[in-house]
Amino acid sequence: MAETEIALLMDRFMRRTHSGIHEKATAFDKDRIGPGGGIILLTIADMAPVPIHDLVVVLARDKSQVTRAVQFLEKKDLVERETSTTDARVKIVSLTPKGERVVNGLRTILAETIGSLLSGCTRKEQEALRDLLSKALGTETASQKLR
Amino acid sequence: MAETEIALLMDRFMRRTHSGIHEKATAFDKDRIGPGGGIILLTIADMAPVPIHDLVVVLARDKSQVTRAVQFLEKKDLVERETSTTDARVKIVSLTPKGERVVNGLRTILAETIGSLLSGCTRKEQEALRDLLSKALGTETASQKLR
DNA sequence: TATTGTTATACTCTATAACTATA
DNA sequence: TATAGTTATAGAGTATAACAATA
Repeated sequence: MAETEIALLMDRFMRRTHSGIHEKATAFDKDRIGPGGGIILLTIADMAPVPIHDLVVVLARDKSQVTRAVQFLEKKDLVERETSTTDARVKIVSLTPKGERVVNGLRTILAETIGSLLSGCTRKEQEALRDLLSKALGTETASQKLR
Repeated sequence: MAETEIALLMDRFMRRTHSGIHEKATAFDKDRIGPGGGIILLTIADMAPVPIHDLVVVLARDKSQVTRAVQFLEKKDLVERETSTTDARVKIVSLTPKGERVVNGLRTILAETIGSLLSGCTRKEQEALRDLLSKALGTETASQKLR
C-alpha cells in the first residue's frame, strides 16, 4: 500500500526536520518557541493579517490550541492581535517587527535543514515535491476574507 | 523559499491525516494506540523482526520513547520482545497475531484517509510523491543486521 | 441559533539525564 | 570504553468540553 508508505515516510521526514532544527536552534531560539510555535509563527507570516479561525483551518489544529499559541507568541512580542472592525468576534493576528526577524531566522534554519535532507534530490524534484503537496492540500490559502 | 513551504505543507498534510484517522478510529482503536503508537506499530510491521535500536534510528525518536512505546504495545499484546541470541543487549521486536490484525486495520484506515487527501492527484503523481520522499530519506531500511 | 474565540483539564508525545547490562 | 536498553521526570503538543461574546 503506497498510502501507508507515504504516511510513514512523511512522518520520518518531519521528525528529521525537527531534530535538525532542534540542534541548530539551541543558540537561536532564545524565546523557546519550539517546533509547534515555529510552525504557527511561519504560517502567520505567510497569511498575515489573518483571523485566528483561518489559522485553525489551515493548521488543522484545535482552536483552543491556536488561541494559546497566539497568546504565547504575543507574550514574547512576536505577534499582535487586534479586533476586526467589521466583526467584533474576529481577532486579526499579524507579526511584530521582532516577529519578522525571528521568522527570517527560522526560515534560514529550515532552509538549511530541509536543504540537506533534500540534498540527494535535484532542484526540479524539490519543486515537484512542493507542487504535489500543494496540489494534494488544494492550495487552500483561504485567508483574506474577513478583516 | 521552497524549503519553508515544503515544511509547512508537510506539517499540514500530516495533521490532516491524523485528524482523518482520529475520526474514523474512535470505533476501531479499542486499545487507544494513538497516532504515535500507530506509526511505531506500522514501522515494526515493516521491519520486523527488528532491534529497538534500528527503530530508534528510522523513527528519529528518542530511544526512551521507543522503549516505552514498545512496552505499551507489548502490554496490549500487539508486539513481543525477545533477547537476541548473538548479543544479549539487543531486544528483537516482532508482531503478535493480534498485532497483525490491528496493523491491517490501521493500513486500511490510512489508505482511505490519505487516498482522499490525494484524490486530486493521479496514481502516477502519488507514486512520484512516495518516490521523492523515499529518495530524500535515502531508503534507509537499515534493519536485518543483528538478530 | 451559529460562529469566533477563550478557559480548564486531561492526556499524549517529546527531550534530557542518570542508570543497568552487556560487549 | 562504548553500545543497547531502561527508568524517571519535566516540558511541549493535542483533544474535549464548557463557556462568553457577537452575529
